Amino acid sequence: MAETATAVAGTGSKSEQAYAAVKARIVDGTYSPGYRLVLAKIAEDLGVSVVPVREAIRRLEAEGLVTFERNVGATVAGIDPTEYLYTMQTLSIVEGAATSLSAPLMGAADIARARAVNEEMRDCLQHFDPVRFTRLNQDFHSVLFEHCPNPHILDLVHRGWNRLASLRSSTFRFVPGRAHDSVDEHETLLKLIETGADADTIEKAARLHRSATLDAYLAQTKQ
Amino acid sequence: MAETATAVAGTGSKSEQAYAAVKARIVDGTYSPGYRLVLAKIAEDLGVSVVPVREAIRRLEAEGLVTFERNVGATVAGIDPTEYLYTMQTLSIVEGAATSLSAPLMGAADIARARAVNEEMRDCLQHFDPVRFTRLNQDFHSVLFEHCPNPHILDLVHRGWNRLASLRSSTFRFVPGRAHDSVDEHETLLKLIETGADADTIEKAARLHRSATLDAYLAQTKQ
DNA sequence: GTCATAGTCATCGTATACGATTTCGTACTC
DNA sequence: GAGTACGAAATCGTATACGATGACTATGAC
Repeated sequence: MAETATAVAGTGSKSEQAYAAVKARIVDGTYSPGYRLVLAKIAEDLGVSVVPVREAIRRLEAEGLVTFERNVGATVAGIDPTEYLYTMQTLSIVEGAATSLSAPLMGAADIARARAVNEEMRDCLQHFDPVRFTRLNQDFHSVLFEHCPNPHILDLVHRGWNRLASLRSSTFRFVPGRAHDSVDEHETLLKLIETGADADTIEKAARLHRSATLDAYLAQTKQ
Repeated sequence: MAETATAVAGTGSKSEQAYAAVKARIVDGTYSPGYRLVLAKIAEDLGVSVVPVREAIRRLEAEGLVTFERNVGATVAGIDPTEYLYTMQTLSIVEGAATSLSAPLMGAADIARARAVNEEMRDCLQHFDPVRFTRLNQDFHSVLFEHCPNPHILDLVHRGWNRLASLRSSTFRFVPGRAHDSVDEHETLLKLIETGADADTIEKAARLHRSATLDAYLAQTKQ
């Protein structure tokens, strides 16, 4: 019963465990947006007292994954369309920067790996599986920005992705047509990196890639 | 004795009070970088128990204002030169974005206000006071980015400034020569906004303005 | 029938208490 | 005299307990 909790327990600090466990459940969708996070319940599930859970929730709040209201409680942060827009815009900026900073540090092996992932995505277009596609999409971009030498920026990128992760299948479920373009843009981006394009060009391309996804979503919902 | 704490007490939640109080003391320099934040001591100063203080520290940790080590304690986050570099670079990116997004929403009154602040800075160049100059500098940039319609980006900008605030007098104390150029760049930036330059141009200008400050600092320390 | 009010329940907020861990000082040995 | 081991003090980590707050429900008056 408490197995799932035990599985995460490595760190030692219960506060840390609680943080990891709750975050995992939010990201993997067990706790979907709007879900009411009752401290005592979570504490019981994890086999700890409420104090470490409170701290964990507080940290998640600071990251924007949960919202908190005094004397009322915490809920998993929603996917309010406006919020989605803000998050995507922010991510386009920080991810663009991370990718351009990361690019010159990428080796041939990294590019090959990214390309392999992208080809997998292309295959995936046939019998389209939004969830798998989204996971591959994240893998692809991870390869691109993970070498970013500035840990602050990298952290911001991760936070942005986590925010979006609560959407489970992301935009591609709503705008399947976008997936095809996305794969092509990935290849373009890889070519730019490969040929050592200047930082500004890469940054713009990465930023536009994400903006295009956002635009596709907006066009879809507006009609 | 507990007057300072009481003065902040408006919010109601002790956790919130503790957060505000500690943050204020870090930003205003009472707790300087490296200062050891002992939970029990802070709790006593504020007239609360340690639990709310822990939560406050946790939030400050998530914001990067304090560092925390398990079973050891919290210290005010340092100004390690590397960290300074990362923070400035990150800020150049998010502040550039915030400024460019904010620009089209600024009215003539806002621009006039910014220009007034900048003229004050120019006056300040005579009998140079780094602390005052830095405060004016923040005021100036606040006017520029405060209209940013994306709250996430705005939040990131604020966090960046808070990080730097622990340096009290900022770069200008170390590189006084930079102050003069800075004022000129401010005027250039205002002209761009006034004439409705496109977003990309404004973003680049704002970003470069900050990068130049960073470069001046690096040149100074390297020699 | 609807609105206001009182009372109860669920949940949060904080204090206190105690066990766990680290750090530092001291004494002992080689 | 230097290094190591032991022990005490300081501090953190977590559990438990209780008071406070907000949401919900039922009852009564108009």
